[in-house]
Amino acid sequence: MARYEHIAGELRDAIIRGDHPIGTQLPTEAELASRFNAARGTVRQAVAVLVAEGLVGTRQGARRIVLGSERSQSFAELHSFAQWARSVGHQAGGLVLDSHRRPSTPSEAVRLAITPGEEVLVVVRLRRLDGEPVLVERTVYANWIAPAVEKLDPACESVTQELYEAVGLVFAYGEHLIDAVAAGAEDARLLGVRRGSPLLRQRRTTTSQEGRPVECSDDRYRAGSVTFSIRNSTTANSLVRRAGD
Amino acid sequence: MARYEHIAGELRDAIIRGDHPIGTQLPTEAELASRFNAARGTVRQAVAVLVAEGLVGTRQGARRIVLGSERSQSFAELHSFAQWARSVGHQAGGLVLDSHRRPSTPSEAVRLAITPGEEVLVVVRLRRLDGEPVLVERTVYANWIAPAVEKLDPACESVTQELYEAVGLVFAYGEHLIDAVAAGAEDARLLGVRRGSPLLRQRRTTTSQEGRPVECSDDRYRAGSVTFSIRNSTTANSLVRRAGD
DNA sequence: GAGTGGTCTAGACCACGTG
DNA sequence: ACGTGGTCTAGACCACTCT
Repeated sequence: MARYEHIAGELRDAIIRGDHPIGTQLPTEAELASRFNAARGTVRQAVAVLVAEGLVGTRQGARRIVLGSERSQSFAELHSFAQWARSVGHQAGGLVLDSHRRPSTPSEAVRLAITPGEEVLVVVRLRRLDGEPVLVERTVYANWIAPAVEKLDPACESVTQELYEAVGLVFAYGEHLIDAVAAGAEDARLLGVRRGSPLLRQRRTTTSQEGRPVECSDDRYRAGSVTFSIRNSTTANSLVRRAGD
Repeated sequence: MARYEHIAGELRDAIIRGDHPIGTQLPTEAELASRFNAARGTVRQAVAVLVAEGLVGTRQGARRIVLGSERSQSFAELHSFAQWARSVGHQAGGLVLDSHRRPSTPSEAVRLAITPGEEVLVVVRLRRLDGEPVLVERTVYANWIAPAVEKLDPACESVTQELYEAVGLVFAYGEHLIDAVAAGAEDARLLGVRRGSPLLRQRRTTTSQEGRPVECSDDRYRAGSVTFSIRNSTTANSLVRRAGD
């Protein structure tokens, strides 16, 4: 593990443990540098991690402040329903309801960086959390990964993990659009709610390590089952609000 | 402007302009360093900005890749409805429907870091976008800022800006919980939708520069009016999914 | 093996905040 | 005025990717 990661971990643990309660000041860079016997730059790199996580706030000239004490989750836990469920102590389940190929629509072609009309694989999955149905996933896979997806067990718990083990595919970047929609007839039937009741919708496009788009998906969560949480600041921010489309 | 900010700006403009299309490689650090006549560390700092914005992906040993070309918005545009509206070319409106003081609930006291039962100011606002009602804000202000809030014009367009001009208050950090809920009777009446129809709910707590909580709010957007957008990666991520509460 | 990004150091100077 | 964080430099070495 890199030196700055170790220091960041120590500081994060100390904050979570309550050694630095919310609202108090963190030690100075000079003090941390001598405590960990590292150069100032390394300490700054460590603190930058905590700032990016939203745990610590920073302003030039003033001591750094503790803003929060919850551990934020990793990309993997955001991307993979199963990995997220495991990390919060729940059991994920899944079942493929439909899987077929068809030509891509123009908007899918743009998102997957393929030529319009090129064939794609559409998979509809119902995902459960501790047995309760909470999520309908309608995922569109680019043609080059479709064969690997079709070979997966329909009841496969973690698609992400299986694809990694099967073909070494690593998901690395994601873009997510979040809004609310009314449940359609199929959504309502699958999730056990009334038609027109509120669902939290997450449309996402995921890209491999090499920057190649792999899939785009329309995921709909039953209201009350999942909440997205974002921390941001004047200096670190990855959230955008957009006009309806 | 700092040197690295200038370099980051040049690179961002070049990406947006299409000089570096999505999926292509960025120049190497050495090349950028000589082009901008800066040290490698400074170039790295510049590129780190773009990585945090989700515009560029990076892996050790491989050239950096362009992932996106949309400018991401600032904290101010996330926090302030009026500033966001202006930045996307729309006109924001607002009207205070109710404003009264009452003792804080235990959960409000925790979020605002005050003692339970201490008085707070509750303000209900209806916000419009180009004349259309799109958002009901129910905001709870800590006692120490309440007098300044009560002095504001009820039809005030930007609360954030007015509070800055009146008392120099700067909002700097935010935590946001996003989910979907059904419209209650009051929500439905104000937003002009049916009861039970889907709303996008954003619960937020905002903190001043000094790390002092200022307000917490329950904001409900009419479905279709607003979408939240997040970019994340294995190395930079500020979004968390949480189990329902 | 050559190229490229990731980590770390050591020191200098500047900008801001606080007392 | 002093303490603190922000910026910048220059150079070294390592880890990984690509061909």
